[in-house]
Amino acid sequence: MSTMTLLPVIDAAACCAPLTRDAMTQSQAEDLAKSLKAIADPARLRLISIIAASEGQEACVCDLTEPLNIGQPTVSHHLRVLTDAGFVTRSKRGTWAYYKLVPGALDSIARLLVTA
Amino acid sequence: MSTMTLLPVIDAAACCAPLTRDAMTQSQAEDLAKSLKAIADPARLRLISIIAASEGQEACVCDLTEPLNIGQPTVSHHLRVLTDAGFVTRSKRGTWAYYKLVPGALDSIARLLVTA
DNA sequence: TCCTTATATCGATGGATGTCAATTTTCTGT
DNA sequence: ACAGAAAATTGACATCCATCGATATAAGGA
Repeated sequence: MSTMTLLPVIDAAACCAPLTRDAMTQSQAEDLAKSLKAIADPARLRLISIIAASEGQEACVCDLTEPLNIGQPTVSHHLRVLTDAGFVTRSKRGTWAYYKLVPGALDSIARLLVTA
Repeated sequence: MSTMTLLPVIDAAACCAPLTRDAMTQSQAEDLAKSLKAIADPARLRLISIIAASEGQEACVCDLTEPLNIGQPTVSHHLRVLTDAGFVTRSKRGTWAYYKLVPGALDSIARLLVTA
């Protein structure tokens, strides 16, 4: 049904100073927590890792299903979570779906965690 | 019972290159996921945030219970998760317990997320 | 020694989440 | 139009997790 239930990472990160500068509000904390939850999973971290190491930081689903030891529907599920969270984008070419890393998305999160 | 069920963040991060440099192994992904899960919660992010903004990056539990809108046992639970994950340390002085940010812990995680 | 305050632990519960098998959708060739 | 491949969706299930109330532990003061 609805894609995009989450605030894109970039937006979530654009607003505010590093975590350790000042106390966060509840909604800031909720936004960041959602982004972190999206990557706080072994399968999704490996997906990101493989995509990032690929040519043009883009990879076909067909190349993502085998290396992880999980079924195709589960891979599809994880890619959806990453897409909804704004870490990757999807583009379909022919029968194949390609997922590409959103430039700067991970860095936005990293910046928020860095000690001032 | 057992404190320290998790790999301290520092150790987990010391080993390896950024996420996006090369494909992660399953166990690397599991370790990083555990660290990320520990901070992927609004209450815990706010706890870290308040502690980090305090004098000496250290705060008493008594100052942490009120600002969050959750009960004292829940705060205690979250602090335990953060402690087990290696983001904070606990020291008891008199009746009070003080939690202190582990210097560099958040930065270790941030470094792993940064795009090469 | 009691009482009070501060913090941790225990047990239970409702909700979120990762995974799978089965099915559907979408696209390509023939 | 049909067959086949690639990927997404659905529904179910088991586990995990945040939260709470009640209780336990620990330390200080009267």
